[in-house]
Amino acid sequence: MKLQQLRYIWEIAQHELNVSATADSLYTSQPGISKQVRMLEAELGVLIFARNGKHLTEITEAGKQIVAIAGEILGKTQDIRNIAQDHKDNKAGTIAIATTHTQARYALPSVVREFMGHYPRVKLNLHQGTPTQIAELASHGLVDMAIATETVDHFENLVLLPCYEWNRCILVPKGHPLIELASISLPDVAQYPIVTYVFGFTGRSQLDRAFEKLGIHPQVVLTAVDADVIKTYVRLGLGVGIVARMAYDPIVDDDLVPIDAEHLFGRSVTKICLRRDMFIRSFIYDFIRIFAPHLTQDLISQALALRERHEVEELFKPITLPVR
Amino acid sequence: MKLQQLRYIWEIAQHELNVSATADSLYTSQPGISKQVRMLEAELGVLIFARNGKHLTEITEAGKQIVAIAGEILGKTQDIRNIAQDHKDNKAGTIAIATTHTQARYALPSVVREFMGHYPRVKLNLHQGTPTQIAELASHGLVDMAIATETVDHFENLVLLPCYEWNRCILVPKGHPLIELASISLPDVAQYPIVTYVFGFTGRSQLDRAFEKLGIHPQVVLTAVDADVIKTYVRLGLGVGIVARMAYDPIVDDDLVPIDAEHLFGRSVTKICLRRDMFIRSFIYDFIRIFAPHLTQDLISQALALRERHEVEELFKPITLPVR
DNA sequence: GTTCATTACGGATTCCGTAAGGATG
DNA sequence: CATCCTTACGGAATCCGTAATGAAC
Repeated sequence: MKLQQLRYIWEIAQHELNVSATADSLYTSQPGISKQVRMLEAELGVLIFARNGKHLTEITEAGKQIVAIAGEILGKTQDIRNIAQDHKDNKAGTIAIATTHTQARYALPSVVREFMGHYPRVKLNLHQGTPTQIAELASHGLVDMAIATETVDHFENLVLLPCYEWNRCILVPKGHPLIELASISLPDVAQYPIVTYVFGFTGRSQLDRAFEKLGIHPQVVLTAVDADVIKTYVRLGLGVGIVARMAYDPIVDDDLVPIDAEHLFGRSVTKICLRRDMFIRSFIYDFIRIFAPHLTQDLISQALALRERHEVEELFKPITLPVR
Repeated sequence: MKLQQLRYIWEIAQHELNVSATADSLYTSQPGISKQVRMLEAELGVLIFARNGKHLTEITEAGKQIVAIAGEILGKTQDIRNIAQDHKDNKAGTIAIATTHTQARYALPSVVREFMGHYPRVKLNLHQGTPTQIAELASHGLVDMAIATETVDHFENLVLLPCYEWNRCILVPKGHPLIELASISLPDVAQYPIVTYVFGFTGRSQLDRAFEKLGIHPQVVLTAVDADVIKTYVRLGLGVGIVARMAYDPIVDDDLVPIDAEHLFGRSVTKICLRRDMFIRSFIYDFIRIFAPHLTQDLISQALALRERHEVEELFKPITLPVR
């Protein structure tokens, strides 16, 4: 058994059992991979992949278990490399973050700027994706952390660290009738067509629940992944926008009027998702501290040591989160 | 980074940093190991072992963390082999058990006999040692399970499964004054010299606590690792023996008289210690089931999934253990 | 003087790429 | 016929054991 063989079967499983594509992605030859896989199967005495003639069709029962453990092993080899680099030079390396548009566009820029000032020799990789995609990236160890608002409960090996609470606001063009109201209510909002996030993004589900609770079914005429698109169509008069408050910029967006909506939808919580058992380099602790100052190294270590999610929630109960 | 390099640094750490001894134990040459270690260090860019001239003196800070992860990786490679063999032939393989004299001599023989009847092609390795030694073996993945009575709380990665409760008895030669008493008490026992287990063995600490509670300091004139030695010296009239009840054999020991002592010392619990995260082959589940029928595969899986020891204890609270 | 790790070197093995072969859809 | 995996083969790199070197206790 060799680490490379484990790498190969893992990558094949990640490439829909296409060995040629796997070879391309690993910059090596396809026969080389094929051979190593067969040698591993011969050594273990079981088939990892089921074949139909010369095509890999599916992963065998044993293969599923073996590939899963191979993934854990590969993650740990990366941990070893990270430990070594951290001892060699804890000011250099790579930090890979997966996040959604809202975080990348509005929450992270100032954090990234400060971080890069402290660590000019750390390379930052930022991956944008859907909440499910970024949780998968974190879960598989392809990024160091995910930052998201929507719940990612399906991934058992991720620990969720609450970072800050945020509010929504209603965005309307200047002169819109909603601005005149002394106090805005959900039925008021629902009178107008709505422009907001796609389901699954930036706390959209919490927004739906608020309407659902009152039995109101607003007319959502446009959904987008990011607030910039939403604002564009609010400007066109397509409807009333509902976005995260941090997405409103008083200078750039001075042709729009924000109306606070905390009392309508409640606050949402943005969280950092860390893979349990991963080795966390010192500058990653620092990045988290810049993003959420209450997340000290001690607190994170404690949270990672806990097995049950509700225990993590207990741990954070006494902590007051900043509000944006 | 290669698996063999990880194997080497792990084994060196297990052999007091003696590379020559490590080479012998791995049936390979010492320069080969030395070279691979240096190559790994070169690749990672950190020293794993600190050297004084040409002697390895200690493990560096980075080395400690790296060796620990190397151990986890090696354990997982063994899991892969076990998975493969289990799918190939779940009636053949190896089962390695570490245990103490009392279990090996009195509790396990009947279990082993039945197990070997079911699985004639499974090779059984039984390692005897002190409770600490056997817990270490299990913790490091060198055996599949440890069976012990004394607590092994220091090993965080072991899960303790209670198997059965057992009582002690007082062993005296025929005609001893203690036999005449209608009801025996601790002060009665303490009037005579005591022959019992060495500290750390077979529930010895629980025995000490019982005396301590009453402020009695019995005169322990001989301590032994096993009941056979204890019985020998009781026969010689050296003192009164206190042993596990299962160590008394009515036929072989018909020159001795057992006096039940449950009311004096309470019951002790024998436990199976399993490494969390290990892959458990089907015949190992069967072995455990023969030893402790209430430990079903489901129950064991549940226990292994729990992180906190007190949660495991909660899980077993409703279960009535057999008494021996 | 013994123990011990490192360096040097040669033989055997392993690895990996290119090229050809054969099966699938 | 295009895609895809397997086999075959040759060159390069790696691994491993023996022998020699030198430092530590």
